Amino acid sequence: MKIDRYDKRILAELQQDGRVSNQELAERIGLSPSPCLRRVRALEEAGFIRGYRATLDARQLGLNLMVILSISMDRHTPERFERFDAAVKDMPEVLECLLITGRDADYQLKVVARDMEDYQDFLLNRITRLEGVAGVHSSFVLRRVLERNSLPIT
Amino acid sequence: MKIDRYDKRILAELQQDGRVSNQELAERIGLSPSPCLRRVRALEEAGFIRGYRATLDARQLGLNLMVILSISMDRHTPERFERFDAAVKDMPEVLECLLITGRDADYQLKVVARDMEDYQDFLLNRITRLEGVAGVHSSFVLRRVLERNSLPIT
DNA sequence: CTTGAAATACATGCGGC
DNA sequence: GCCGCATGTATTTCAAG
Repeated sequence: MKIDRYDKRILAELQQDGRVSNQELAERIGLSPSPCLRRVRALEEAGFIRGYRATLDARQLGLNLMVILSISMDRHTPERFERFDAAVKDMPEVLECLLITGRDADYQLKVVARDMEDYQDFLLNRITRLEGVAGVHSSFVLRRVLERNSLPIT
Repeated sequence: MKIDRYDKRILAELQQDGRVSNQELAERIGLSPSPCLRRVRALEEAGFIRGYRATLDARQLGLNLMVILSISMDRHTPERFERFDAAVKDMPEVLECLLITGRDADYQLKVVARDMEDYQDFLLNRITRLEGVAGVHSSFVLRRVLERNSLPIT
């Protein structure tokens, strides 16, 4: 599917304000409400828009710790990875799990915790007990310099 | 500010569907519309809700590459960090920039690119030319095992 | 794509509990 | 504090140009 400059502006606007009304969105991009809504629906249908969500504040929720957890696996068999994947999906503290290239790690997880005690508990009782986990390394987030909520639209 | 179980349910619902109407939200959490809207406004005001956004699909936008870029700085002076911070904020390809603990890296950036050529250009012409950048290491994302869009609400 | 109109759904405020 | 209703507004949706 091909998108034009109007679609791009729609995506850019919705990325910044997901609750904007169709009327105002149309006004901002310079179109009347009808075609604007049609485009939005088409973009949703085509999968450009994956969903709409409220962004919450981790601090306010008492999640004071954010950790980048690197994990290396002992044996690289498909079953090991599948079981690991399934396990982390059941852990709400894990915000993101990426399978990455690199000699020192296979997985990189972004984890939140209330405090060091909770994180220690999570690491020792839930992660290191998973089958196949050979090594772990925790990098603590000192500061979130930039957290862009939007993708570049070219 | 203290939140009760209704507020938590509101946050959980809005995290999953940021465009839900107040009426339906009220129905889902088991409250009537009036107090529900009052709570939503209060949660926004108190900073629990940081905003509402559409989540877009990187693949559909032609961003086929995601890279975890680790950067170490040569001198750890405040000015260096400030200038670096400002520089990455002007780079739309950088989705996230974290200052982290660890001996091998100071910053960790999450970057998207259309392809390897674009990434190479970004890395060589924009990152390594920044003042203070001593070393870089790119880890390519093979697969996004989990990308949770929601924080755990306890 | 635009305009305009009709029907629907919505947010919001108020009195009562 | 919550509920339910009333009211005015915003929104979607459709048809015609």
